[in-house]
Parts: sequence; structure tokens; C-alpha cells
Amino acid sequence: MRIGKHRVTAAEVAKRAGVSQPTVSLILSRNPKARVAPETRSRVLKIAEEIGYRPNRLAQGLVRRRSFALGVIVPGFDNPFYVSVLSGAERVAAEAGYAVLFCEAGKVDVVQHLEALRDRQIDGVIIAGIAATTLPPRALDDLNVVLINQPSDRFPTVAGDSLKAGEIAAEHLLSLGHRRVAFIGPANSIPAYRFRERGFVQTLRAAGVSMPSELLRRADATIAGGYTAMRALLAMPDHPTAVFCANDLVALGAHKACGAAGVQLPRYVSLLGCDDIEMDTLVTPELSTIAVPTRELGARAVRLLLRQIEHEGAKPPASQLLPVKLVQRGTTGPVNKRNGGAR
Amino acid sequence: MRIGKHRVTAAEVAKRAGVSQPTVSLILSRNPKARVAPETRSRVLKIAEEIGYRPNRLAQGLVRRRSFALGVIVPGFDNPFYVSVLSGAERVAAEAGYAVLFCEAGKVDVVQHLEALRDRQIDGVIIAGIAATTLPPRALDDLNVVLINQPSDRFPTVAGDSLKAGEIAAEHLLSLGHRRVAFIGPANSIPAYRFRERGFVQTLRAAGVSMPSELLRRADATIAGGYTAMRALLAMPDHPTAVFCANDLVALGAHKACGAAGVQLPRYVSLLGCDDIEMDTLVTPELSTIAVPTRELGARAVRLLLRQIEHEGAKPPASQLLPVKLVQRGTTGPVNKRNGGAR
DNA sequence: ACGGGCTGCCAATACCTATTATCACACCGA
DNA sequence: TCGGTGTGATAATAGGTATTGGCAGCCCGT
Repeated sequence: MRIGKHRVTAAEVAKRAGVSQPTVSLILSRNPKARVAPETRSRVLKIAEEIGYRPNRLAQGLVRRRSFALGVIVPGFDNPFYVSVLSGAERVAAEAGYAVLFCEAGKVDVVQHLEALRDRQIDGVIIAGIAATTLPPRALDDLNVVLINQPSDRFPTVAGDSLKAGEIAAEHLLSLGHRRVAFIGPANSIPAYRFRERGFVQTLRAAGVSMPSELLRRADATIAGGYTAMRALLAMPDHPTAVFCANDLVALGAHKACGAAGVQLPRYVSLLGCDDIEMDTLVTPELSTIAVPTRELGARAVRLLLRQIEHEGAKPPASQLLPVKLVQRGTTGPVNKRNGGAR
Repeated sequence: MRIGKHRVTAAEVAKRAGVSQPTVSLILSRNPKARVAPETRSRVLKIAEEIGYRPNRLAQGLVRRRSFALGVIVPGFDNPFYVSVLSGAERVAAEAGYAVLFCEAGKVDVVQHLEALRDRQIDGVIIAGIAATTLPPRALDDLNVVLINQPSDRFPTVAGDSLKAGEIAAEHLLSLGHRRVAFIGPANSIPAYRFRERGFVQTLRAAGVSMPSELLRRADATIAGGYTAMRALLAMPDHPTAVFCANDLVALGAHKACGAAGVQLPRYVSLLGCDDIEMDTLVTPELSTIAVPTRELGARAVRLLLRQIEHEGAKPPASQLLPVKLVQRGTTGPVNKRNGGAR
């Protein structure tokens, strides 16, 4: 708000109220230890309201050494998962009066984004989809950091229980009678995918079902990756009767490959994704998946970050592991004895 | 960067280089009018580099009356369209050294978000998906604003050519022989949808094809909205042979309704969306649509905003209308004489 | 020798708020 | 009367940078 060409400052309010600028600051910051006469307080508040005074948060930040802004760094929006995380984060941050600086970073320029955030005296950073271990060691020094979906002994973490997700996936497919099952996922990627894979494979093995290496397909964590990998699987003479994918994008790609190959789901192949993104219900049949509370991940990450910021120096808050659960839709069903994969 | 508990400031650099703080500032800001001895310049730069000096952008902003930050306000991420816009905006902004403050605003709290952005001395705001005319008249005073996908005589605008999109849609369906065509879209919504509808209806009429009111279906601009509206259309004894939807979400909902009703696309009904979001290629058959350059909208909006910011006071840059084009995929085909809609 | 212009740098200050230390004052009990 | 106490507000300053105006010193021409 301005009056003419002039900005409304605390000093302006002070002059009109006949008090000093610090008094205005004292009253406006609602500091409990502020001892001001009720009459003065109400007068100042009234005038501030009248001329539309609002503290300049840049100046505030400068003196308080706080920007009241958080950074959120994600690899990109190709995966709706990150959209959801960002959305959840923004809601909580806005409620707490914090701004969200949004950064979309290829693996390359994460460091530059971090530098830029640092220059803005950012109060904390949330990183999703980028393995913290791949960053230069000092890149995160002196920053409040919360990681999403990756374990760390250095920073607090909010994650869906990826190991459990893999286990649930395996149990579900086993319970449907599948014994020849495949996994599609990226090779050296973010921890979440690795845990999903590990939980899946381990649970299968514990049930006496081994997964031969030709059924462990490496693919980009994208729709295209899933498509190609699934096509390769379907081309096998004894193709699997069920496939678990590292995430829903991969599964949707696989879904499409089945459609293109005329392979009916779940009659000939059961297909299971992970994340529970909105697109899952668009395809026919709808994609079965393991639901991860994506928005909640973002929301909790912010809460964790805020706690860390508020009591600076205290021990960082503990990490959180959020439960996941099976969402059975149309792409998983009982194994079909007559299908191509059963020998 | 810090040294011990101490922050690295320009004064620190100055002390070590044996010059004054303003000289450091002069050199670092690469001001062309800066007359400094080359020897001094290189010495200062070297020391700044060594001790890792980086200007505090809060302090910078305070004195330059510029935050080097932009706000992007969108109604939400339900529609991937806005995701794309945000992504395009971020890329360009980051390249120019600007931060993007991201705000997800229900219709209610747009004003509060704007206030918060103002307090942060934001340099400009991009608004998408929220009709500027629905805001309180003074809410945008003294702000640099660029609107997306809505015309305005007050602010520059970047928009896909929605009127043209409607025309193209009509021409496409007409050329396929459809004469009984429907439109699904929200009633009182953002301008883009209204223009699409208008362009569509007008072009039909110009070709001598009228659209009876029962074929103009009102629905939320969501998947669910499209689903319900399409189900109603299909329930009609003489249902349309082709349907154009206000956006792709609606069309995807309609697509799903067809699947559920066992109506083959495009054999019995042709379906056409608008926007060209990624999900379009997930469904079977893939959704035909009118492509809008969504990322480009965000990118151009930022460029427009930057130009407006850089030469403050100059006349606002002209608005831009970006071309759209037909993307023919699997849901549009020639009218089938034997189908239910043709009488 | 002297003045003018140019070069290279610096002092001072603005930007706006929050915090700390301090001060004026009234009141009260001894 | 005086020292002590609590109240209500202020002066001074920090915080880090950019900008304005100006001060020296030097070169050069006359």
C-alpha cells in the first residue's frame, strides 16, 4: 500500500500516532513481553489499519535473520507424485505464513538452485526425488533440510514405507496365486524405488518364489520406460503372469503396452503400480496400486522443517515413515491357469 | 557461506582487500559505469571468490526496492494445465535469476495470497485460472501483473487462441461429417472455456449446423464433470455423434463414461478435448485434442512480466495470443451412418 | 605554475524493521 | 526527603547492500 508515491512504513504510523517507530514495532509484533498502555496500543493499531500499514518482510528478514520462506526442490513435474508433494507443502507453509520458493531442478543444476536459495536466506529446504548422496558433500551445509522418500542419517526424512509397499505388492500377487512375477524399475535411482524392489523380491523369496533375472526389467521411471519394458516381457514365450512396477507411471506405460498387444488385464497379466496418482483411474481397467500419501508427505515435511527452524540448535526431529496401503482396482486378479505364462 | 559463526559480508571482503565496502559492491554489481582499477577489481573478485562471498538478496532487495521474485497464482493442481504453466514459468524465471513464489489459491484466499506476496515486495505476479474480474477492484493495484488465458484491458495477457480452438474443433468434426454435435463445459467459468464454446458454436452455425440446447451440457471442468455429462448425453435416444469438451479433463471423463457404457470410440461417438495434457495418450484410444502450448504460456508470461519490470513506467507490453493446433489421435473419426445418433 | 578534467576510490546515507539498553516518571514506603 | 520499584516509551543500533555526492591525486595543456 502506498500513499501517493510514498510507501507506508512503521515510522509513518508512529508519526501519526504520536509515538516512536519502535513502539509501533513492539505493538505490531504482538510480543507478549511488550508493556504498552492499552490506550496507546489501540490507537496505534487503529492508525496502522487505517493507512494500511504492513511490515516489509524483506526488512523483517534482514534484521531477524529469517526470510520466512522455504524452498522445495523437485526433479520435475513429469511425475504427478511431485506435484502432489508440492501442493501439500504449499498448503501447510501458507498457513504458517511461510512462502514456498519452487525449484525444478535437473540433476545438474540442483547445486545452483541451492546457492540461489541460500542467497535468499531461505529458512529451510525440502528435497524430493533427488538423492542427497549424489550432491557435493558441502552443498547442504548450514541449511535446514528435510528429505522426502529417502533415508538419511544426516537429515530428517519423511517417506512412504517403500519396503512395506514392496511387501504388500508381493503378498497381494502371491495371494492371487501368481508364481511367475516380474518387476519393472530403474537401475540406479532414488532410494524409494530400490526399497520397493527389495521388499518385493525379499517377500517373494520368503514365500519360496524366486525371481529369475530375465524377469527383473530395468527401465526409466517413466511411461515410456514402462511401455518398452512391458513389451519385452510380453514377447517372452513364458511371460510372467503378474508384474509389479516401481511407480504408477511405469505401470501405466506397461498398461498401455498390454493394450497395444491385445493382452487383456487382468485376465492374462496382473499389473500393479505404486503411488496412487490420479491417472490410475482414467485407464480401463483402472490400475491397482499401492497408495502412498503423497500430499501428506509434503505437508509433514513442512511441519518437520518448521519445528526444526523454530527451535534452532535442538536435535533435529525424528524421521517419519508413513503407512502405505493396497488399492485394489481392475488390473490385478487371480492367476489364470490357461494363460501364456503358466507352463 | 560462513566463517565460524560469522557471516561473510561485503564489508568482510572489503576489509581483506583493503578497500571500502562500497567499492566491493561496485565491482560485484558489474555496473558498467563503475570506474575501478583493473588491479583492484581482480583483487576484490579473487578475495570474494576465496571466502565465498555472496550478496544477501534480502538486503539487496531492501535497498533496490526489488525482491527479484515473482508470484505465480493458480487455482490448484487438479488440472495438469496449471502444472505445465508453472513449470514453464519457473524455467524462464530461474534463468533470469528470479525466484518463483508458488501459491495455490482457492477462489477465496486469492486476496490473502496477494497480500502476502505484496508484503514480500514481489516484483510481479502471474495469475492463471482465476478471472481477474472476480477480484476486489484494488487487489491488484501497484502490482505488475500478467494474466494467463484471459483477456483484459488492464493487464497484459498471454493466452492460447481459445476462440480459434473452438473453430478448429468445429471444422474438424464437420469435416468428418458430424452434424449432430454436443459441447460439454462449465457455465460461468474462466474466459478460456467460454471462448472455446463460442468459437465452436459460431463455426457450427456458420456451416448451417445448429446446436440444440439439450446438446449443450453444463458440467464442472473436471473428470467427474465430464463423466456425468457424457453419461447423460449417451442416455439420450438420439445422442450426438460427436462431442467437443471445454478441456481435456472433461474429455477424459467423457472418455471414461463411454468406456463404462460400452460405447466404442470413435466408431459410435467422436470425442475431442482441448489443451493436450500428458494423460491424453494414456487412454485407449488416445484422445484427440486441440493442443495449447501450455509450458510456453508460462514461459512467455514470465518474459512479459520481466520486460514490464525492467522498464518500469513504460507502457505495458502488448498481449500475446499463441496459436493452437489440432492433434488428431484416436477418438475422432468419420461419422458412422448406422450409429445411434444418426436418425 | 596553474587550472581543468579525469580517474579511482570512499564517506555517508538510505532502505525498513526489531532489539537492547536506557530514560523519565510517578508512586510508595521508610 | 530520598532511595527504590515498576511502568511506558524512546534513543541508539544492527542487519547487509546500493547509491549519491564528493574528495583527492594525477596528467596534461598552456
